[in-house]
Amino acid sequence: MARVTVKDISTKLNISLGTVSKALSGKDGVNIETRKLVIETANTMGYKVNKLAQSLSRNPLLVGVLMPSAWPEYYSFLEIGIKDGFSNFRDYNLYSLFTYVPSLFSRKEIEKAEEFIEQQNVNAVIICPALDPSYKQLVNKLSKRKIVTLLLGRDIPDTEYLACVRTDSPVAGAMAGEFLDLITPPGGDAVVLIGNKDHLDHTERVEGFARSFVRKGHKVKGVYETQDDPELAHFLAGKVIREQPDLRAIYVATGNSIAVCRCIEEMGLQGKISIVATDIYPEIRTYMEKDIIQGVIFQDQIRQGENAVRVVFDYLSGGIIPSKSILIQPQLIMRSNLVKTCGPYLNPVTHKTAAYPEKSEKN
Amino acid sequence: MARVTVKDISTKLNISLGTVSKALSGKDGVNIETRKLVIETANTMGYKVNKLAQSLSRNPLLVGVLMPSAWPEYYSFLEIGIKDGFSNFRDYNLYSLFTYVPSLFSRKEIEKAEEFIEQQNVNAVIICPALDPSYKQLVNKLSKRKIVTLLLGRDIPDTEYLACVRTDSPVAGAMAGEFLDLITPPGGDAVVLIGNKDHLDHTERVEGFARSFVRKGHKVKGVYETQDDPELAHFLAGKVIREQPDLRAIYVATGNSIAVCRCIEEMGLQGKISIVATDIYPEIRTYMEKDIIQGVIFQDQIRQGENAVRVVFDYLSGGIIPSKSILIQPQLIMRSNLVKTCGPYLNPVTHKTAAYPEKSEKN
DNA sequence: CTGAAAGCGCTTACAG
DNA sequence: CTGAAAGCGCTTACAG
Repeated sequence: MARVTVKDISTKLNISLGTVSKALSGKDGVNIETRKLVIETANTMGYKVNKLAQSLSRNPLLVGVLMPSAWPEYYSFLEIGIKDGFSNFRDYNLYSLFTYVPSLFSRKEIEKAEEFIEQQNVNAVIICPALDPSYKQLVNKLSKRKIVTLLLGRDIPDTEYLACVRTDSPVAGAMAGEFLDLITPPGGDAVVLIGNKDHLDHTERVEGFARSFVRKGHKVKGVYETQDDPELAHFLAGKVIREQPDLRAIYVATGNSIAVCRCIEEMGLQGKISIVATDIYPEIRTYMEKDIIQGVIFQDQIRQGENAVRVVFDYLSGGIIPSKSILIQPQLIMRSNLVKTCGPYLNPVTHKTAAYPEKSEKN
Repeated sequence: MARVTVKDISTKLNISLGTVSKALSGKDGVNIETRKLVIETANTMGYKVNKLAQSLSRNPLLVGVLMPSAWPEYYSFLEIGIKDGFSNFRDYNLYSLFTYVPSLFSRKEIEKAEEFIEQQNVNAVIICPALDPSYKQLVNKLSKRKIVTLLLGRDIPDTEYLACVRTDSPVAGAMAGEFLDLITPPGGDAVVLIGNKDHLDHTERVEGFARSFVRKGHKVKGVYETQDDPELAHFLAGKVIREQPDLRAIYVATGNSIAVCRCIEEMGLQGKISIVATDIYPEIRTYMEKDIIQGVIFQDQIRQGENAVRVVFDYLSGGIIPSKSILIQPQLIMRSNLVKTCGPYLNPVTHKTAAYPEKSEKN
């Protein structure tokens, strides 16, 4: 009935509470033999630490967060997720310190933010990298200084970090491919629009797509880079449609789906060409209702953010080492589940630009 | 920086800690004026109770769970979810007491279980009702005795309870309809197989389906009851296929999809008739790979169970009154996301029949 | 290296 | 109705 506590262990072993605690939590100042004995006894007695009591008594934990304040259609949902994550741990003596980088490409700003983080003596940092290469340098620097780092939303290959939380992009691509394969009549072709061919996330999507868009003589007729530029996306969509008479499907694997939809609408092709988009924006709803978008690959940024905080907390407070790659499974959204499943993402983003470089916050 | 505590309130108001606590938590033995003052001050000071400290100090909470041990393909996942839910609250001084009813239709057993629950002096009960009408009587009795009740998995109309956690079945039906509508060629018809026409969940699915399976001249050619009997489902599938030459789609809105798939396979109709199934079983994987099932409406029972525990806990510990109907959004599963999204459901169920009528458990 | 004590923020018998 | 004290299960300076 009663649960095993440090006290039980300490009386059984005739050792003080404090020593048992230190032995169990890996703090030093404990004889190696004593420690071994304590740990062994704890195991045989079935001891499990009470995280509540632990959080209540230990010193506060501080986690820094670094993210762009630009492109709020994407990042603000990661931000909401992170904040939700921290508020899940509101009572756990866990504090956060947000730092925003105004632009997606601004080396100087990132460096300033970095300095700031280092001054604050944080226990860990959550970083939402943009494409700029200075993020790679940042992570390298942090890892050199032994600052625990978690990447959120995007991976940075060849760097050292605790873990990266992001979408399972091969699955995302494969879902798009399988779905478009099913709804496209025999002989119809597809193209893929991605942001940048050099980026892991994007190429994984393309490969996943190519693998599953294969039946009924379907072919992938090209992969085009939009550079995440809506005008370019609009232009490219028009171009491929004009040049490829058998085009029946477009997979927009990046955030430019709205521009592509506008193009389809302007050309009066709704119902002739199917679109699978990525990520939810308020306009998605309209285009689904107009039957221009048939499906959306939803990669719940809020959930990703919550997970990131959980992983960092578990590591910091319990020493739990996560898998280096934590892949959040995407969902296929259609008209019938859009509103109920993606509610928060359908409201227009009203982003109050955060004070730079610091926004201290506590839970 | 520092968070507001009961102590802050008590010193500010020159009242003892205990009184502040009692005033805030609604316990009696506090002058109405004092209470008002305390609550008001707490609000203006921005006080939020620390649930950790609260859980650590209050008396334990005991929640009874009543569920069938039959049909483990379904109920065992609710059970896992509930157990996961309790383990999420492992440190919160929350205990569970499981009671299993061996059969899905056994009035006597349910009554025995009920007696047992009442003896135990639980703070609340989670019930996973089967179809038998005695569950309705049970809920009525519990509500008369003011025992907090939460329904999980299935609703029981016209009864009193705290909340019901279940699938959003209109959305489930609509997703099936929209998906089959998209992948079925013009002129193809569909039928729906459900368990029982009298049950809310099932009729909601049918209506949702009918609303969205409407384009390209598609028609719903019938709704048939399988009585959740695989042999009947197999028989009915064969019958409708033979009788309806234009049948191209079947929505199996209940748990008998495997029997239907077998029928399709035996008749050599894979690729000619599309199937959307409900719920994940290990065999689903094979039939997806054989291209007999194109989609599955996944109604994550584990998540439902976790939610149920959370809702009960929030009510018991924080007085948070939930929405009466907590609808979990289903997901559309295809081949490409089956394994990663539904992993636990693909392992064969090895159900150790629980001791009856009690299995006391603590966290 | 080890122990005794204080403290985290709350609740709960118990006494007044 | 109100207060003082003990206690939930831990950790952490501090003293020895």
